[in-house]
Amino acid sequence: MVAGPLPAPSGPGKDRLRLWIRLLRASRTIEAELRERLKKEFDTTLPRFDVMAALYRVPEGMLMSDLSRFLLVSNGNVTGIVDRLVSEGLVARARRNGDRRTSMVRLTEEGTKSFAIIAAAHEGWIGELLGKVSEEDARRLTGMLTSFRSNWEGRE
Amino acid sequence: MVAGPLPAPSGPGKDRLRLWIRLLRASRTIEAELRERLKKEFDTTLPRFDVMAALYRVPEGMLMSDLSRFLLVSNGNVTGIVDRLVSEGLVARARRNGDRRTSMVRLTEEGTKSFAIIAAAHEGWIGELLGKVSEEDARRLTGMLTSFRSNWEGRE
DNA sequence: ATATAAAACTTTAAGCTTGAAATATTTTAC
DNA sequence: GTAAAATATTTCAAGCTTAAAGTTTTATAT
Repeated sequence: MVAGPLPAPSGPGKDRLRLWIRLLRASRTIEAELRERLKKEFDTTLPRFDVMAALYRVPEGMLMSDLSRFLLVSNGNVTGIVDRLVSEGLVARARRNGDRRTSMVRLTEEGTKSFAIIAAAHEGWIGELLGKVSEEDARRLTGMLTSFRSNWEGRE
Repeated sequence: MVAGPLPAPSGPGKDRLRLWIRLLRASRTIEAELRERLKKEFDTTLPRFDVMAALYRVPEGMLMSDLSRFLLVSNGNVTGIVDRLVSEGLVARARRNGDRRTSMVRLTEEGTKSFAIIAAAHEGWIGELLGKVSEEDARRLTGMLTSFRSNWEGRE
């Protein structure tokens, strides 16, 4: 996946392969740095941050299945992360009256306060880590990635 | 991390934050698809593929520490993956005469053959998954990501 | 020479991740 | 009305991942 710079392959399809490798290395590098800072500064993890970020947008809460779909991870995965956040008092589960299979998950007051602080730091880090990307390039790159994404939505 | 499309934040630094979110979602989407195909078609995993891809470039082998540095993962992580590949006969460890702390890790003949087949399929998948990105955009995007990467190398 | 530090690697504990199986509930089809 | 299918979620086993601590070997400084 993170294949090599050495022989510099060429031929049809190689440009896209090279793009993929760069994309993956860039995101892994940034992810590793964020992970480390979240741990050091706030004693939390990237998956916890992701869940809280998703919930922060929607004060009334989300269903577990919406959460896992939004985060692009499996159902069982979210269960574990939410379990831990609940045990720390940052997130609450609420069974619904209507459909007793589902449970609404939302940030607690403490979780909301806590996330707001972390998110501010996070945004600063991204500004720092991507600082060398010009605003114009950032918008252009975002545009390309967005059109890529739209080709994918609703697949399978 | 994979934060939301809904309120569309604005302000200074938001362009870079949006870029990061798009970057992360794109790589996670592709990664998930590759993971699934590797499992279904070849009964293997992305981390195993990554390790084999790294070794494939260097027939004489790599040190464990070079491998983990190259793959951007921790030392202990590589130990486990290589252990499993060795037990499957795809990879071999060889203690060196000179420095007895190190061990040279390389693909076995079987591992080389096996990887060549998987890599061909993998390249086709990338072509398919990134098919909507024009060759020109691919090169431009790669260029941007490369310059970003060079800002990072040798950090910490 | 010998203590100290550095380097290469493995082990460990805790947490993340997936796909598949299990449970509980609701909806659909006769 | 009831059996079957669909939906929402959790549980489970296996594997991935990290940071920190531990082991062995080599290099450095006195």
